[in-house]
Amino acid sequence: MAGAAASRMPEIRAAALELFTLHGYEATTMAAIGARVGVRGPSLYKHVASKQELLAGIMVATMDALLAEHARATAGTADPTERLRRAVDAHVRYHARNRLEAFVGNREIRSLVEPHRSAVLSRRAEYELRFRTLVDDGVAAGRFRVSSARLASYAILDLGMGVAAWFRADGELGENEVSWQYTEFALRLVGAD
Amino acid sequence: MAGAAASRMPEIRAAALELFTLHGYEATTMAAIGARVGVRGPSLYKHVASKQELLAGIMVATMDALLAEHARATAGTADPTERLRRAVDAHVRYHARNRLEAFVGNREIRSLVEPHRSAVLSRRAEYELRFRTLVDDGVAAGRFRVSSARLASYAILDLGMGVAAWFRADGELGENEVSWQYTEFALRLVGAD
DNA sequence: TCCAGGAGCTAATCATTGTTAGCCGATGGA
DNA sequence: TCCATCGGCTAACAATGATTAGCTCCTGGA
Repeated sequence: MAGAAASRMPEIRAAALELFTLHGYEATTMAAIGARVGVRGPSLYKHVASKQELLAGIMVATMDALLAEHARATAGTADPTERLRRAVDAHVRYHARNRLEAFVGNREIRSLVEPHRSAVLSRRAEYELRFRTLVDDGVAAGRFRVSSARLASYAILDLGMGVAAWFRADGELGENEVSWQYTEFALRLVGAD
Repeated sequence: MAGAAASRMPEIRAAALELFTLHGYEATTMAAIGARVGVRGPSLYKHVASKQELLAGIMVATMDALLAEHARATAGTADPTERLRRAVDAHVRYHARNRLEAFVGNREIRSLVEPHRSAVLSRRAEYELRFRTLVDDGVAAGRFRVSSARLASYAILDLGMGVAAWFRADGELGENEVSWQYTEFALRLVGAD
């Protein structure tokens, strides 16, 4: 039954993700994760190598997805303002749609052991660098006005993390409004024309 | 020796703060905190009621300090732009100067048990409300242009948290530069004139 | 000089947890 | 029909770690 086995993993991962978000990695027990999928703690080891692998799998996949979204979003145009707009839109939407992943991805780096830790950190650095480059390009083209592209990119990234922290799909602000507003914030922030 | 006893507490609190920041509350052991002040784990109980009290003390004090800074900063003027500028300046500087406190204050809420949790959350809500009010006032006075004061205040608060996450006193960007830049970011973000 | 209390230590308690071992029922292909 | 494998279960292991108990040493005031 390779099919059934495969169908159990997403369920387990989702359960772990929710609990990691709610209580943190350290405070989440394998028994609790098992309970969410109707199974005892030890039974999880039929599907997962360890609790750490579970976390690592979630985090690495999250960063890869984020990088992929970014690439897709910025692929279509060369205009600095439009590129930044699309990148921020993708950034915010990802953090709104996948708030648990993004939340855990940001907060649990310290719970990761090597080599997963480095794997995630290097992807994060790459992601930040891409935003910084977008800002730099805009400045070079005379379209943005910022003193420090680094600070601006940090600020934009932090906005996304904020979204992951408070966004709720059933909240009064929908994904579109938030994305629109935050994109506007980011463009204002870099002094886009 | 009440004097000597009192002098040990700040040391212990500082050690706990560093470790909570580095590894998180759950992953920090009383033995590790003790080691930082040259003492065995159990000896800490001569000074502290529990690990939880240690965390609660740090977090409540942090929020109170932040609220006090905010009040001091905004006390001097009635001009919306200037009030927001000063509030953001205080916000950013606090997060830069007390990055460990701010970092732990933001991230370890889930490790707090009642009634400390509510105590911290209500202070946080109060702090956010003050920023939202500043934005609302500016909009009402026709000085700011934002669609959602709530989103704007969230964004501004998130910027501060970001600072606490990456700021380093010995980094290439000093407190003044960061404060200046971020204040600018915030004013641009709300569309200040 | 004497003693109370402060502050540290080790040993012990008690609970929790990740993980492994070994067992068992269902199931689906041969 | 029969058996291998999947996937679950309980029991057991081995750490770990917060907290308590009880002892000891030092110090400063009387």
